[in-house]
Amino acid sequence: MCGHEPGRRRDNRCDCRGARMEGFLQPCLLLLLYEKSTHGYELMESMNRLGLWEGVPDAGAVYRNLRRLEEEGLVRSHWSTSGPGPARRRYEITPEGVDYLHDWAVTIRRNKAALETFLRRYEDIFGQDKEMEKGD
Amino acid sequence: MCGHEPGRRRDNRCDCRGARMEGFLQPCLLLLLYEKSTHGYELMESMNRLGLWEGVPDAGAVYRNLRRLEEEGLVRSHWSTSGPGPARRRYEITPEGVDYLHDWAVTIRRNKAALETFLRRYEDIFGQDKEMEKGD
DNA sequence: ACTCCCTATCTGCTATTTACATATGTGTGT
DNA sequence: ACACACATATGTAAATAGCAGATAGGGAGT
Repeated sequence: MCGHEPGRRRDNRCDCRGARMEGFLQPCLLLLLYEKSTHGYELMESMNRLGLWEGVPDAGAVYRNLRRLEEEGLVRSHWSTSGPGPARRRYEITPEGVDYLHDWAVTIRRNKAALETFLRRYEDIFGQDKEMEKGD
Repeated sequence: MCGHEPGRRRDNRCDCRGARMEGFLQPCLLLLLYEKSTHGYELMESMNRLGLWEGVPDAGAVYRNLRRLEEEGLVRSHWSTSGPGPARRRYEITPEGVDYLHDWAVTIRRNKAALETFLRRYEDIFGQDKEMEKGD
C-alpha cells in the first residue's frame, strides 16, 4: 500500500515505511471476487481503479495471496483458455471465503476506529487543514 | 494491533493475521509525546487507555521504536531518577519529530480512505449490520 | 531479612509480509 | 520476425510485530 515515487526521508528510507496494512490484500481480493469471479490480473487493475489500493498492487503479492487463499479453501480456481490472450486462472470465492470476508470486515472496522482515534486527537491539536500547508 | 484471546481459524493461525498496521506505533508515540513528554511505560498504558491500540502494545516494540525514533532525531531522552520506582527514560519530541508526525497524518488519512472504500463496498453488499449477526 | 509484586527497560528470536526484480509464456498486430 | 500487452510465477531482501525472557529498583507484608 505504497504507490510512491520513492520519496526519501532524513534516514534515506522510503517514507512509506509503515504505511502498509498487512494482509489487507486478502479481504480486498475476496470482496472483489464476491462481486465478480475473475482472474488475478484484472483484480489488480480493479483494486487500483476503485481506490482500494494506492497505485497498482504488487503482482507477486496478488498471485501469492490468491494461491494461499486457495490452499486455505477460501477461493477456488480453474484455468480459462477461452477468450483472447494467454490462459487465465479464474478465481471464485467459496462459502468459507465469504465467512472469512465477514471476519475481516470486523477487523477492518476496528482498524479504522484506531486510525480515527489517532486523527481525532491529531486534529484537535493541529486542525484538519494541516495537510494543506504541506502541499509541496 | 491485536489484543485477542488467541482465536484460531481454520488454518490454525491467529485470526488477527494481517490486522497489524505496520509502523503505526511510531506516529502514536510521537502524538502522545507531543501532548506530554513521558516515558515508555506510561506511553504503553496511554495507548491502551485511549483506544489507539487494541490491548496493551508489546513492550519490546514500544521501547525499540522509541530508541529508533531517537536515533533518527525525532525524539530526545534523558534519564529521570526523581520520582518513585526505578529510573525512567523520559522522552520528548523534537521539531523534526513534529514534521514526521505531520507526514504520518497524511499517510494515515490515505489509509483510512482505503479502509472506508472497502467498507463502503462491503456494506453496499451485506449491509452495516452484518457484524451484529456474528455476535458469538 | 526475606519474599512477592508492580514498575520499568532492554534484548533475542522467529514468523510473516511486503516490495522489488526477474523469469516465463501466450496471442496479436505489423 | 519482432515488439508489445497480457498473464502468471518465483527468488530475495528488508522490516516489523509478537512472544519470551532477562535485569533491576522499590514498596508492602510477614
